[in-house]
Amino acid sequence: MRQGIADIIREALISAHGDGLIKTAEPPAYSVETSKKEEFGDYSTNAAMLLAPLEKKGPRQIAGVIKERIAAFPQVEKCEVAGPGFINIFLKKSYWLSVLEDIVRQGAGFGRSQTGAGRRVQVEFVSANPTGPLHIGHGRGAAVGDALANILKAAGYDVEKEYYINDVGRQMNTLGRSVFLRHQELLGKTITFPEDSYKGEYIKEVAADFIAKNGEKYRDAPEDLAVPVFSRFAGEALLERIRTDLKDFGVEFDRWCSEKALVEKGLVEATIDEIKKRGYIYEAEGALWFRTTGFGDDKDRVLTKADGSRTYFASDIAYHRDKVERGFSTIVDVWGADHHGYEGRVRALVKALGYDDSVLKVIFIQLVALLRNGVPVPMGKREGEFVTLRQVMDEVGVDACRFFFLMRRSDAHLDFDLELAKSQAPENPVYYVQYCHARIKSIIGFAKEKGAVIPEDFDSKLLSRLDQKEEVEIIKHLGSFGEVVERSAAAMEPHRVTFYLMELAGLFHPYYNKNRVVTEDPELTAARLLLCGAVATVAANGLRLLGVSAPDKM
RNA sequence: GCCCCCGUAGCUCAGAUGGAUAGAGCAACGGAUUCCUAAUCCGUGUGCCGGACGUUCGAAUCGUCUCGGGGGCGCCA
Repeated sequence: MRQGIADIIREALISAHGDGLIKTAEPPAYSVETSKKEEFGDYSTNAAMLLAPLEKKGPRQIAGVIKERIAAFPQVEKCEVAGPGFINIFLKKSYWLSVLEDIVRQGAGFGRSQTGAGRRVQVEFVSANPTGPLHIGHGRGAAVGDALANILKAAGYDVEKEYYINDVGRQMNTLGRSVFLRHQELLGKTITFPEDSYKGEYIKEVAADFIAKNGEKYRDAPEDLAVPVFSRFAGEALLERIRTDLKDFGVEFDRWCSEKALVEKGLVEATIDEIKKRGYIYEAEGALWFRTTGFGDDKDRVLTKADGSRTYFASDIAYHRDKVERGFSTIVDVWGADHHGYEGRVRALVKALGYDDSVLKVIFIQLVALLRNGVPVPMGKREGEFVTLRQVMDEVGVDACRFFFLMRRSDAHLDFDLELAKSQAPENPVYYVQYCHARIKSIIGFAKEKGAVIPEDFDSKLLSRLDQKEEVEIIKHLGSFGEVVERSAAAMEPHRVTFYLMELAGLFHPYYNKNRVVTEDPELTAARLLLCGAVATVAANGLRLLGVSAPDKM
């Protein structure tokens, strides 16, 4: 829709140049935006203001010339010059009404576009260590990553979702030892639990599982022999829980990438070798360093510690090299905000390998503050009593949970009130949007009962009955859905779709309250049913992108 | 000390590539249901866009500085 306007303006500029009215042959990068106010028309452009310095004429004078050309297009009702030199374009109502036809014809496909042109994008998210259950912060990352993937797909990108499993290293040892000790305790031994072990209740559950499957044969095993066994067992068990939680949360990955597998395939060695070949490796203080400062990082980074073991970053460079070389046009990392210091070094890696680091996009997920009736719910991972995603989704439901996670920009703090998310009060935005869909379905059901004709074609006579201000306003909003999806994809900001839906519901509910859809007038009824059906379709399409259901009944 | 993010109405937040008189929701108060779902709607008002300077025809948006909040900071992940 907006693109069409941009083309009209472009043609107008070129023809004005052809007739010698303006000197500039190549139009400047003018904006086309939906007008903020009704009196400014449907769309506005700043083209004349940008041309003014080039033409050495007043912007309003130039605007006057272009205006005439734009007004000549058949879709255009009228065209005005306003303010400092804006050109405001008013479209004919018939142009807007055609949006309804598009929606009914395209159905679930309405809002999709080809702007991504099939470019391959990889989104890596959650990637929680398999050392415990997913907590609420992972849930936010899951909702954002999954919705982003949906939105990118809708905008025509070829998307792959991936989960990176940190299944080697010290934390896995700690996990193994923690489970081993708990299992000894369950078998009646007195143990002392070291400070740095995992203390959550789930450790005991995994230990009990272990005993159920393996009996008591490790009861008196020496720790250094037992830990690897328990580590592998616990890692697999916890990863399985994570998969289940995510599946129940509505998130499925295309690929699970194991750090251990990367190490075993020798990719870490190979990556270090390559960087070495490029001359960015040096040894100091007994450690092996990567000179990332040459690529904008603030410090050089250790890859191999003095004790010979590798850092986490060593695996990560192998992982990111692998991702970049898999040929994605963009790789997206969705990280917790506490990792933001990490971006510089990964960016440095990408550049050191000779790639443009614009292939990398990092999205940071800020912390979630869990509230209950406005009072903070205590969270302390250290005490082993952090709130899990499972607890929250079981309490408030997946729909409310996902919607709340997507209600804010991901890099902004989020207050998540459990009671609000559960409430059926009007101030709960999840239901506000879902109810919009359910309500329309109910209206259509009622109309069928009454024997009303559900319209199938779009003759102008029918559409001309949609002549109220509110109706046109709704239609315009429906028409902008595709642009919202495109911009949401381009900016990688899923919350824009959430806001769009709240606005849509905010237009529909008042309309419903003011106007009766099913009336004695069959033509008017048909026209309004058509509009309502379109609203329901777009609401459902938007909710689907967020991974939130669109119920027919509530 | 250095780096990153944030600062917009009482609260929680939107704000497009820099555009016109900066917007929602909530909270507060008052109202609406013989009629398609009241999980809804109608009405009542609030801003030094943290501050200063700069770039620009034009700045909440870009730059520098500054104040306040959060986070990160060589061999943790």
